[in-house]
Formats: sequence, C-alpha cells, structure tokens
Amino acid sequence: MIEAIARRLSDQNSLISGYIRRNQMQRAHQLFDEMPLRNVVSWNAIMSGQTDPHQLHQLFLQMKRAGESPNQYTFSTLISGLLNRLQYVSLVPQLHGLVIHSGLRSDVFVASALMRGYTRLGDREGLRRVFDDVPIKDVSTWNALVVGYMDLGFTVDARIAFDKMPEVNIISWTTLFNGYIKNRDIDQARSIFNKMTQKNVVSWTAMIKGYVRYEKYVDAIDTFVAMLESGTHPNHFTFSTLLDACAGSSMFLFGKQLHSCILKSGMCREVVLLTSLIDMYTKCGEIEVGLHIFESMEKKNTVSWNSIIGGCARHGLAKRALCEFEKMTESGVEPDDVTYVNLLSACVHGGLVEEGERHFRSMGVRYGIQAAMKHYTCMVDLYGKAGAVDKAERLVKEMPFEPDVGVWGALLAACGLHSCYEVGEFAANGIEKLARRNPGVYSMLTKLHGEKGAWSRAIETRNKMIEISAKKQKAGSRIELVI
DNA sequence: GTAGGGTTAG
Repeated sequence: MIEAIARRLSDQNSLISGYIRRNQMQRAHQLFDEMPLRNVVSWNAIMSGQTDPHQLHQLFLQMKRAGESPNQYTFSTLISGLLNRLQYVSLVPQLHGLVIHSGLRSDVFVASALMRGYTRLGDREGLRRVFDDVPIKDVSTWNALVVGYMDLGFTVDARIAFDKMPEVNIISWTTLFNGYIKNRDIDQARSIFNKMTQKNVVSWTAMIKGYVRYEKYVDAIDTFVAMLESGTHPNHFTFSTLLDACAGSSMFLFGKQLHSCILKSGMCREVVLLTSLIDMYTKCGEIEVGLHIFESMEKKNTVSWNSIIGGCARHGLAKRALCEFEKMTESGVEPDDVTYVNLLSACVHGGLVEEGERHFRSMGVRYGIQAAMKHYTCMVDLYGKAGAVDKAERLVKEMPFEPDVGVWGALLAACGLHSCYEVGEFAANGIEKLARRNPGVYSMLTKLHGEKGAWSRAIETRNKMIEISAKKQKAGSRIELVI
C-alpha cells in the first residue's frame, strides 16, 4: 500500500518535470495543484520551471509553510532563479545562512549558485568564502571562481585561480579569455584563445563578439572566416553577433549574405535572430525591410519592439514609432527603459514636444520605469531642438542627478542652434567641469560669442582652442566590406 | 523522479 503511494508520487513528479521540459507550464501547475501528496522533489520540480523570481520566491515560502524542508536541489534552483532580478539578489546572504544552517554548504551545485550570487552583489569576500567552504571542488566550482573574479574586475586573481585549477575544460578556457574581453584586454584574450587546443562554437562566438564589442569589425570577420575554415558551424548566437557587426559598421552586403545563410540554415524563426536582422536592416538604411521582417514575426518581445521603434526613430518616422509603441502596449508586451529612450528620440526627430512630455511623465506612473540620465538627455534634446531652450535649461537644473556630458552637450547644441548665449555659457561650464578642454565646447562657444558680437571673448576662446591644438574632428566614412 | 559553469538581439 505504502509502496503504491510512493510509486504514484514518484510518477507524478516525473510527469511534472516532463511537462516543464516541454515548456507546458500550465499542465505542470495543474498537476502539482491536484496532487494529494507532495514531497520535496515535487516542490523542486515545480520551482525549476518558474522563471519569474517573485513567483519562485513565493513557491519557496509556500513550501516552507507546508512543512517541507528544502534540500540541495531546492537551494540551487532557488538561488539561480533569483539572480536575474536585482531586488532578489539581496536575499543571497540570507539564503547562504539557511544553506549553512541546513548543512548544505559543501554541495557543489549550491556553492556555484551562491558564488554567482555574491558576484552579482559585488562581494569578493563572499565569493571566496563560499568557494573555500567546499571541501571537494569540481571544475564548475573553479570556473565559478574565475568568472566571479573576472566579472568583479580582478583579472590577476582570476588568472591565479585558473593556473591553480586541478583540471580545466573548454569552459574554463572560454571563461578566462572572455573575462579578459569583459575587462577590455582584447589582446590578452586573443593570446589565450590562440593557446586553446580545442575550440567550439561557443568559444569562437565569444571571440568574435569580443571584437565586435570593441568595434574591431575586420578582426571579427577574419575570426569568423577562421572559424568556418576550422570546420566549426555557426549557430544563432554566432549569426546574431555577426549581424551586430554589420549593424555597427553598415556592412549591408555582408548583412544580406548572412540573412540568406540564416534562411537556408532553418534558424530563421529565432526571436533573437529576427531582432538582430531588423536592427541590421534599419541601421543600414533599409527601414522598409526591417518593418517587413517585424510584421512577419510570430512572437515579439520587448527587445523586438524596441528595435523597430528605434529603427523608425532613426529614420525620422516619429509618428510610426509612436504608433508601434501603442501597438506594443496593446499587445501586452511591457515597455522598459530602452523603449522609452527610443520613443523619446522619435519625438526629438519629429519635434513632437507634447507627445514626448506625455510619455516622459507616464513612464514612471504607468510602468514603474524610473527616468534615468539617458531619458533626461532625450528631453533636453527634445526641448532644445524645438527651440524651448528655457525649458531645457530648467530640466537640467531640476534633474535628480548631476548632468553628464551628454546632457550638457544636448543643451549646448540647442544653444548653438538657437543662438542662446547665456545658457550656452552655462552649458559650456558644465562640460568643462567634467571633460576639460573639450574642443567641441570651444568651437561652439566661439560661435556664440561671435554671434553676440562679443569679439574679444570670441578671440579669447579661439586662442584657447589653438592653445590645446583642438581641431574639429574630421569626417570619415567606412568602406563596405564584402567577403 | 528534482539542480550548476563559457557564446545572442534593442
């Protein structure tokens, strides 16, 4: 009898995890809710399918209330699942306490999750403490230490840890050189990459992305060619990285070639790839193609909407951008901070001051998105370009943080555009404090002084410019690369 | 029967 009950419970647990593997969350939950008896495995299984940190935390609390004791599976699932939302990362030290209390600190899975948690918290000592507490470390524990040190900027410690590792795998190597990429040392990264005896699609893609990140597009493509020559097949991560390179350097022909490769490869339904394609086309001047791909997408998420709103904004289609935003919210996709940057820059391009003001006001109220510096920059730009320099100035003065070069620059540009001498000096002083001897500032000030007829000031500024041998930046163009 | 490292889009 007892055996029969146990078998039934175990079968139901298997079913739950089966549903989760096939992404049938509703079915999993329905079964979980209907189960007359649950054990720790049932809770762990249902928790593993929960991607929302809030819901996950609630499940954990319910589990405790139901009298079930969490085990190592519970903690590793819970901690990992909480890491993608900042407010829940702060629970990591408390959970660490519970882990120690439950006698589970020597479990390598739990330790890895905790180490990633402390890394997120920027807590180097916490990271090290968890690592040191594991008596028998496996290669993943060591890798977590290397990635932690790298993410916190301690490249030397990361290297020491790597050299001490009893065994390394391809993931350790990739973690190491990718750590150097994150810390802006692309040459060191490449030298380690060259030492790898085995490379796979992940390591190749990471190296290519490293070059793209630092705008070394020729190196990125050379590396891609080397990857193909080595017989490694690109996956959707690789393609999306390459499309990013095309978008960043207007390599339209190469971008189109990639598009046809993607179509042939059968990966063309991936949301990330389609979004990369939209971005590539709109940044290469092909807004119509971008819109066409966007319309044809079955599933759209926040990033895909952002890319089309941004694309419309860049192409001066302000009304269309606003219209897409309406469609986005109607379809139930939540906007984020980037959505609003794109939306507000659409308003800047279209001179839509009232719409911009309305959206700027509502982002916090409706969606709880706090206006950041970049949003203020858009608003200053919006007012400035539309000739409301007084409003732009007021906004700069009322901002909840110290303006950065971008904000001051937008204000100064507005003053140049509308010949506002006093505010121009105010903005120039602001920039001067942050970035001394900025040639653009002197150039603009000279213009403003001249317009006002303050010739002695104009000459004074001009001389300052010569003194630091500031020259207006030369315009340049990039020649399209075709392979 | 339940869990973990390295690559992706705005």
